[in-house]
Amino acid sequence: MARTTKSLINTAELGRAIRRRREELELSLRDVADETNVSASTLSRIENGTGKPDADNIARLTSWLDVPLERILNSTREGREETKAIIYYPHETTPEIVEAHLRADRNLTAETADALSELFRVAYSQFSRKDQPKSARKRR
Amino acid sequence: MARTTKSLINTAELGRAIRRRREELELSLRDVADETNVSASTLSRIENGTGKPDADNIARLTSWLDVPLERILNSTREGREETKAIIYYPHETTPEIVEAHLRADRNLTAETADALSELFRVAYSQFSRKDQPKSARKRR
DNA sequence: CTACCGTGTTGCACGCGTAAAACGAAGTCT
DNA sequence: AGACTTCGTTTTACGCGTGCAACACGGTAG
Repeated sequence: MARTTKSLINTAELGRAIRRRREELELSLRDVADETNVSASTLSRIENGTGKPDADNIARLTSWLDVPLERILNSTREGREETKAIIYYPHETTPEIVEAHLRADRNLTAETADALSELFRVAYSQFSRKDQPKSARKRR
Repeated sequence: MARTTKSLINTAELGRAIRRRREELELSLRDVADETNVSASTLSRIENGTGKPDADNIARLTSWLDVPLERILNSTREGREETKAIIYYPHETTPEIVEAHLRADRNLTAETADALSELFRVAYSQFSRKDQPKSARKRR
C-alpha cells in the first residue's frame, strides 16, 4: 500500500504555479530569487519540476504566491482514500486553465497543446452557451 | 536579501506536537512510523528537534497530526486569507485535471461537464499518443 | 543470571537538494 | 564587428536529512 512512499508534495504543480505567476508579473528568475531568498538555480529546477524542493523553499514560494501551504500537499488526511485531488483556482476561467495546463504538460509538444487548447475552447464556448441561458445560476 | 536566511520551519514546535500527541495515544515511535511512513529514526530526531525534516516528512506528520501546516511555519506574509489561484494535483494527469476543473465549474451543468470531459479525454489521448515518441521538453 | 522483547537513540553510507558559479543563447549598445 | 547585459539552465562542490541497522536501556519472563 502506501509503502510506495509516494510524495505528498505536489512539486509539479507548484512549479507550474510559480512560473505562471512569475511570467504574469514579467519577472526574471533572479528577480523572484531576490524576493524570496530562493536561489535562481533552485527556482529554475522547481519551475521545471526537477527534484523536490525542501520545506523552507516551499514555504518561501507559497508565501510569495500568497497560497496556503496546504494547497501544495496531497493531504490525504487519514491516509486511506486516494488523494482525491482538490483543485483550487480563483475564478472559474476554465478554458484558460485548461490551456495553462496543456502548455505546462511536458508530455505534449507546443503544437499539440495549442491544438487541444483551441479544440477545448471552442467546445467549451458552445456548451456553456447552452448552459447559460440566463443569469449565472448557481450550480452545485 | 539573504540577510536572514532564517528558516521558515518551526521544527521545535512540530517535534513537540508530535511527541505530545504520540504519548497521548500511547504509541511507540515505530507505530507512528508505520502509520506515517516516516522512519522511526527520523521521527526520533524530529521529536527531539534535531535537524530539519524535509518537506515530505513534514507533510506526512502534519497530516497525521491533523494540524494546519501553517502552524508549523513562521509565515512571513501576514494572513492573507483569500487564496490566490493555484491548482495542485497529485500527478500530471492532464485529462483528469481538466475533468476536475469542469466538475468544479459552476457555470456548467453536470451533463456539460461530463460531455466536455469525455471529449477532451478522447482528444487528449489521440494527440498525446502521437506526441509520445520521445520527451520533448521544448517549450518556449 | 540469561534470554527475549520493546523502547528510543545514534553511527553510518547514500542520495539529493542547495547556492554559487560557469555556461550558452539572445538582445542591445557603441 | 565586438563588448556588455540579461536571461534560463546546468555544472560543481558541499552540506545534511534519510533509512537501515546496530545500539543501550528497561522490563519480564523462564
